[in-house]
Amino acid sequence: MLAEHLDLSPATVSFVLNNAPGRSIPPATRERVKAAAKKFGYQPSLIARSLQGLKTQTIGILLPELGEGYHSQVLSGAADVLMQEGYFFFTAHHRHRKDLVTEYPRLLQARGVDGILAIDTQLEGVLPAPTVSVAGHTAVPGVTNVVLDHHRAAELALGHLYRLGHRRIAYMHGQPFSSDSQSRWQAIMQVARALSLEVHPELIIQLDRDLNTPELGYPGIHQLLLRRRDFTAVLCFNDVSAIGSIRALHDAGLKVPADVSVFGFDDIQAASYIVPSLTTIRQPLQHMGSLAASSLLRKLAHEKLPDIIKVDPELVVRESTGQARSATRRP
Amino acid sequence: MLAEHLDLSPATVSFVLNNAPGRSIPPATRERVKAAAKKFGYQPSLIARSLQGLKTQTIGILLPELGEGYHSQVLSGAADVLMQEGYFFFTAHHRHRKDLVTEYPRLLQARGVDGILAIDTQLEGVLPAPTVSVAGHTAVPGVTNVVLDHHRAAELALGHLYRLGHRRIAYMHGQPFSSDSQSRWQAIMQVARALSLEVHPELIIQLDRDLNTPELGYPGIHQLLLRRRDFTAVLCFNDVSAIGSIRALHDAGLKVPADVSVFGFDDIQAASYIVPSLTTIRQPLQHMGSLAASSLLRKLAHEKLPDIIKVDPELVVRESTGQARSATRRP
DNA sequence: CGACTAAAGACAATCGTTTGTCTATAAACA
DNA sequence: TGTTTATAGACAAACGATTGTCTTTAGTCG
Repeated sequence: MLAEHLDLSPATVSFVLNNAPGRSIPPATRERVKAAAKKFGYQPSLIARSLQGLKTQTIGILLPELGEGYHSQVLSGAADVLMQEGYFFFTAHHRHRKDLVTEYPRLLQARGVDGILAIDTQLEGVLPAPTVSVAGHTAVPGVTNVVLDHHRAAELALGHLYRLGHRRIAYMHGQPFSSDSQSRWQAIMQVARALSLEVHPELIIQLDRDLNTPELGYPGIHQLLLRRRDFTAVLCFNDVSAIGSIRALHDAGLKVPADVSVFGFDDIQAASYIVPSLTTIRQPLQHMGSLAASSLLRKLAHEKLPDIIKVDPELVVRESTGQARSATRRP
Repeated sequence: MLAEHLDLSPATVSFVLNNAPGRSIPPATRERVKAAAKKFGYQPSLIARSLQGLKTQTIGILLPELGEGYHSQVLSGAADVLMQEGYFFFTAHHRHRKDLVTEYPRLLQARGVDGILAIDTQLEGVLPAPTVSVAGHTAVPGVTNVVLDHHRAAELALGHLYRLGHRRIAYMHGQPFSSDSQSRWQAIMQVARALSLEVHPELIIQLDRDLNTPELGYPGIHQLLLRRRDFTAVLCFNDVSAIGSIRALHDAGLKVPADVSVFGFDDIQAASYIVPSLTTIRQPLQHMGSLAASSLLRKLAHEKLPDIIKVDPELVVRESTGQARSATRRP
């Protein structure tokens, strides 16, 4: 390409452009090559380069869904780091479909990715490239996992409600396919016990729908309210379901937080928009993304990494929680 | 790889796996190869394949930002189509930085993309691959542009407010770097004229901050309210700024929509969460994304495409707009 | 039985780089 | 002047597929 125009061998061009060590090239030639490269906007084909088994500066990102919400935030944080470091990345979304989760890593490898970043994805088997996951539930050998410190999150959430005097609290249990569901639940149970807070089975709401709208949380609270109103707070699975819960409470004539406090999880963008704004636990999603990305890059540089990197959540107190009402109406 | 294990030439393997026409391979061998391919999970290297000048089944997507909001929705729609059709894609976000917008197409080409999809990106110059853009403002030769029918959108928005009796309306003019700003504004002016609706310069708010939070809209309305309150509606640049506007109005003691109607644009997810929920124009963002993606794929198949594909907006009436109050308080 | 033909698959060039080895040319030394 | 040694760059072999051409073998026909 460039080589023949300059009447040099492609090898020489390669040496100059890559500043290959141990090669003697006179400055004059160097300049000639560089000038021509700039002039023609020469861009060495990564395709050809990676055929040599070299690094492609390309990462594959596995996530359940593109669009608004949780995953996009993590993606955004990861993307910033990757682009910053001169990496490009594929995003492959699998909607939690097992076959795709299995297939994509292979397809990504065929495209020559140096590493894989998995967000909220139930990985399994052996990955064809160095991998770091975010909020991966299962422990996969060799895969570093960036996770929220769920125990700390539960402490912050329940502690906040406890201090406000709440004793009868309704809980939401996340959908089984959401990888955070189980660990979050376990942490809540642990902390409840530590606080000697009784968890009433009749106040547990099990989510099951695969939704990302407030509709997720509405029916559970709606149903619960038909049966009983003897709780002073709801600890929701996430902000989206919390917003739905507020609606349901509102539609049932209850005021938030005067009658019932609502506690979210995630601190999505809308959490601060709505009225009342949501008290919630912020997962530092962007940070988790960038942390995962930089960890992956370090892994590619053959650094040793721990199996688990825990990230601290943050309590964000807004308007949706308040002092527990003292008089509890019975149904 | 596979070839030597089977004791065949790589050529033969290639023929079988690609079902190459005009080659005679006995069924026995065919099966042998296929079985081995399945057994080893053989995945032909796209890298090597594309070095032949073949298609890579890879698209590069250019957008300003990853994360929540506008662009992610379009991306999501495009991604669905692309993955469906067996394409993978790079996403490159440029934060409207000119140098990156110029550089990325070249870098994407070096990675062998078959085509480029540009979302809300100010393209310029000659693109190194077939390109389709979404909400691209400038017309670039050879680039098909998927855009909202801004005139129709303005008709829906102003028509709605007009029918509710609003005559003194405050307007927001988007930031200069947002590619929709100008065309949206022009359409509004046109439609206002058609409705004989006077646009009062003192009621025009110019946005300038590069924000994606309600803070975008708050200060403009706040300032305006300090000067005058003789308007009955605000036509916001987008939902995010509309949410900020509602806050500002609320903080100033005005009720939405009783005192002032607020009209958004985009129909982001939070538009239906907040109270009052937003009346807005829905851009079929996902649809625009998938339309752009499928158009790009058709372009890659050498179909002729129009320069512009217009997409119809949809009026979503919710709670934030209502009958104009008849008595207009003067400041 | 010999000539022709079709089938089955090997061989080799190619894509655009990288990188190890080798060869000219020129400079330096004895 | 003849020998050594550094320098500048060419040469060629990879990388893993695709694809045009060529060879071998076996079968068919007259």
